[in-house]
Amino acid sequence: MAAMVVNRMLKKLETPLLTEGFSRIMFCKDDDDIKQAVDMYCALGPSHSLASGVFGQKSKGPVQSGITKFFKKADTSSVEKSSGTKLTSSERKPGQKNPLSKQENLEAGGTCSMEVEKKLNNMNGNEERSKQIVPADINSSTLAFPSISTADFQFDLERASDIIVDAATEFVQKHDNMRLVLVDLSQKSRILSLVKDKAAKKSIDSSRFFTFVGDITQLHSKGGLQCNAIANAANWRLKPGGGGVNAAIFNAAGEGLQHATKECADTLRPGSSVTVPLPSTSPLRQREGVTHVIHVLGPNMNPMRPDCLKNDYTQGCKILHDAYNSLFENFASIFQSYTGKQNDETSSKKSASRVISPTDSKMKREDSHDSERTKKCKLPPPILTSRQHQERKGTSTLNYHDNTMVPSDAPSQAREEGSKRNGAVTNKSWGSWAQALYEVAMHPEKYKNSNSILEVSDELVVLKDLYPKAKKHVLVISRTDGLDSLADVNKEHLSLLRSMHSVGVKWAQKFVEEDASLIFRLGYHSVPSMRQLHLHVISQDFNSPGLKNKKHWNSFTSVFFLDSLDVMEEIDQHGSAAISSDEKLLAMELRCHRCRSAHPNIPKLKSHISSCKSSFPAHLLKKDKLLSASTFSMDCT
DNA sequence: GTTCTAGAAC
DNA sequence: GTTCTAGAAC
Repeated sequence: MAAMVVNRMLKKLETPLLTEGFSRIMFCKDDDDIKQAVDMYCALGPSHSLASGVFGQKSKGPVQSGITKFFKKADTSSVEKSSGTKLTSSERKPGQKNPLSKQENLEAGGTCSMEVEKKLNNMNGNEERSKQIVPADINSSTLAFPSISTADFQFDLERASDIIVDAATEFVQKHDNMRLVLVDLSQKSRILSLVKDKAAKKSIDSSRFFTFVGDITQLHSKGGLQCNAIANAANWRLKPGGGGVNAAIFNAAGEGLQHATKECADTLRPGSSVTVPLPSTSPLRQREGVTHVIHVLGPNMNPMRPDCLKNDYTQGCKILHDAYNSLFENFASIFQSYTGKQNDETSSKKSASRVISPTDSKMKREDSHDSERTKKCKLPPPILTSRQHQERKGTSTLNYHDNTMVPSDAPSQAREEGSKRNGAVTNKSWGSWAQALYEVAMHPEKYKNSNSILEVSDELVVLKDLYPKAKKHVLVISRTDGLDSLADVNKEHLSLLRSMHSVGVKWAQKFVEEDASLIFRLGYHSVPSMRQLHLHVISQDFNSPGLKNKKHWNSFTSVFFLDSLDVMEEIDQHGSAAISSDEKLLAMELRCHRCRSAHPNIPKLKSHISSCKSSFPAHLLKKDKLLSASTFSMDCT
């Protein structure tokens, strides 16, 4: 969020607003101001807080100069070694000793002095976060939940931890393809360590139930933990605010969660829970891949809060147990109703059978742009789940023609239809320039002499990317006619995806054998520009004249790029891939894919990545998402 | 997907 | 004056 705001400040000379989710904004006019602010934040202890509001704004003048100055500083080779306060990660010379360990460096951003960075990390316990080992389990649905009633409601931690472990044990025994993760913000969380110890004593399967330190609203993006649902420690009125997990989740999920919640329930009684599907527009869904929030209310032991049980733990324990049971069962039923329907229904309806939020179907496009967009054949609508894509595809065939006739001021129903047609994946919605891969897939023999075709089988074609974005960049193209992008993929295509993946791995291995310094990632673009499903096999040097702009960069280094392994897992689990198709992703600021430092433009970014030796973000180090010499040598031995 | 180019940023 | 980006055309 902050990065996006900084990006906007750069571009539009706009200052940030409190309404964007910041609790405090400080304007600094010079280096001294900055140092003062940084010192103040560094001196904060866990129990301290600063008044919220806007401080230090003298005038509404442009903010550009300060940022420009920063980037200039970051770019100069004369490194200020004195205090280290202005030493940014992008200033480090390749050979220069990095005082931070690799792990600590993971989150290093160019906009933050290392000293501050380290202190902030210490404060949050972030440095430990990336070291957490998450059991890999590609066949499980995951629920992340906070400890219920132990914060504001002051429930005894010992008793609470017993109840959590009991309820989780019971659940895990009953459901073999679901996992539960207890989440807390702090590394020092007592409830986490209590639960951890008790779970270990009960020898409960630690791949099915474990604890995790992190922000429950950023488990995937910051912690590399993909969860299908998260639980919210809600209040009885199911309203945002109050602080803690409830405020954080409502904030992170955006307004859509309030509306969606209202559709499901008005209030909640202690010991119960309610499942709310997240709208597809929710950042929590787009960024973190969370599809459901389950609100749960536990017993209250705090005399300052409503319905206090006045230390009646007989009653309290029962209610807390009920709360967890209700939460877990609600989680299970999301998954079960889905698989149940999947088995019953015919293939065409399969993907729509997952619970879809009430707001999903009401989703609107920006009104006036629709006819424009249609004329220009711009693709596709900004945010779609693959399910919606398929739904749209299904309805669109009925009235496909004369789509340019929909006037911009037509009733919303007509506009809706117009945009549906527009979202449909048909020949017409792909520009002529977008057909190249389709042609290759349908008639590879025609291109045999071009020397860019590496392999052809009945199922797929392997092609050197015509405009490679890295030293080695090839495409594994499916030859299935009509399978244009990930949005069209369902369970029937799983074996095709596996073939494409293994062929991709094979080529990566071949390239690594030729040049052991190469590291590969395999993945799909959420919303490809070229028709015909294709898997990118791309080396992570990104050293190529073909990589020219922000869109290129972000399409391979943001969550817009979906790892092949994740895609196969999602298809297997849910029958569709969680597509991150927010257009903003491609317009994000330029950040190094390894150390995450920010850079003002493509040339400077390229110069940085040519020498950045930081380790890759934690989520890529898990599984086999990065294929390097060590991956393959391990395979051989 | 790329190319071209106006105009902003430097 | 040169570098760089972003939007339109294809």
